[in-house]
Amino acid sequence: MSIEIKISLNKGLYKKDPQDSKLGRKIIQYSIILIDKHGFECFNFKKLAETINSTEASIYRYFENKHLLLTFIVNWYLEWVNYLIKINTMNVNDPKKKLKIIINSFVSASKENPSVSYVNESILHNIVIAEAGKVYHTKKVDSENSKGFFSSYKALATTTSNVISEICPEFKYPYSLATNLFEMSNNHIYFAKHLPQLTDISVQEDDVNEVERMLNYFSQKLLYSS
Amino acid sequence: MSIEIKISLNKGLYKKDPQDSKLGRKIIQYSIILIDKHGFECFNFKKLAETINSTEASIYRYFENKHLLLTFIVNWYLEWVNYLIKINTMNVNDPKKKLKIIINSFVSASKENPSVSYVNESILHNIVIAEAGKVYHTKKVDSENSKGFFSSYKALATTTSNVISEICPEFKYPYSLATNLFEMSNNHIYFAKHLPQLTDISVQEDDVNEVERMLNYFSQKLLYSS
DNA sequence: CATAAATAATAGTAATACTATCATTTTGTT
DNA sequence: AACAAAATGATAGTATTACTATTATTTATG
Repeated sequence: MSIEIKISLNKGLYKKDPQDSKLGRKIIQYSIILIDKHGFECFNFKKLAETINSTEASIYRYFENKHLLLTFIVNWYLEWVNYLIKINTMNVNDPKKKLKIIINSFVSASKENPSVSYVNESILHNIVIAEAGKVYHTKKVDSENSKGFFSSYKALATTTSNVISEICPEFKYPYSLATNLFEMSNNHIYFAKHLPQLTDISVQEDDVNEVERMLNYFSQKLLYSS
Repeated sequence: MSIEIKISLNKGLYKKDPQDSKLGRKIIQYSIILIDKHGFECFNFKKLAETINSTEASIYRYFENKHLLLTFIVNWYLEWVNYLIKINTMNVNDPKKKLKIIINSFVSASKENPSVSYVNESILHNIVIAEAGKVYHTKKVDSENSKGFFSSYKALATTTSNVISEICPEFKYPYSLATNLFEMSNNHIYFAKHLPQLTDISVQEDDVNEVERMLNYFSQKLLYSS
């Protein structure tokens, strides 16, 4: 027996919700694997179709193009992290503890439950680390924003920023710090793996402990020192 | 009479140094304009060739592909910022003042001299803000890193990190803070323009003062409070 | 078991990212 | 000014990508 969560996402992201059919779930499952393996630029619907023994035309019935597919899975991840944060902070009163839980979710939500059978959250986290910026660094950002394609990121920023303001109501930059913690988490995990001269931390065998410590240190210094 | 600086960049980035010929400089000049105008994804050598009344083949004699051209111009920008920082901090002794100069260069170097005739530094800054992440978020990052394609970013990080360590020798994350200040500068200028719900600051008519204040506040809190 | 819905198979188009070849122009040298 | 060498332009061509359209087949549902 297993419980499956279904994450509901902006309907403009897909032509047909991939979570509702077997083929759709296969598309999600293997697009995650292929994007991680070859990188977003080299990923295309033809390769994906071959991998899942389907056709390009069938995949195009779910997603208009690969950019919207990426947007979909990144949003899926963000909704999932936001959901985990909600559950894990539900009975916690101390906002400082809440922020620690949030930071822990940023660096390693993918090691937690509950998992969704067709999504490898750990691989998806790697995609978020390496490719998520491409979702909103596009000339269509304004029109996509107006369609609500980035609402999951905003939700996560709001959740985090509320906790920050609970800790320190007079802190002037709660949203900036929220997004910065998330971006910094992704950047420094990436830097540690690929551009180690750009960071002080190191990540050994997916142990992101040092990143977590750094983010806790930064937020503590900014929010509750002196 | 005018003084032209020539920035020397890693030779693997180009097949023929575009700074050394009229056509090469036109390629740089108009690639900056076109990438800013249409975004990197929609930019291609055919459009560029048409714009400068040349041919695709001729552009391919300078750059292997558009990704290396982007890498070239982003590195050019980073070298130029690093050069400005060096000049502007040369006779400054107080490391806190130096860091302020660095932060000011991150947010608005493009408003300063000296300018290079064929490079619009202000537009180039917009490209760095919107597209620079794509330079190293690719599957080729490790092989390109080993060829030294990211040395300009490293140089900037080192310059900044040295000043940070001067201010606070026991601070554990000088490189992380250095790169974070740079990334944060770009991110929040971008957010302010396109995704305002992700930041607390606003940018009116290219006035990046609020971003600068935020970065100064963050670094001050991290490095010299209590 | 009939019918609709979903998917597969196939084909085709326009654009992109190149490479190759040869003609012409520009540049530097004597 | 004459000439060679280098740079650029003109043209053509290929493989891949990002789609769209049409029809056939399979699968799900009442």
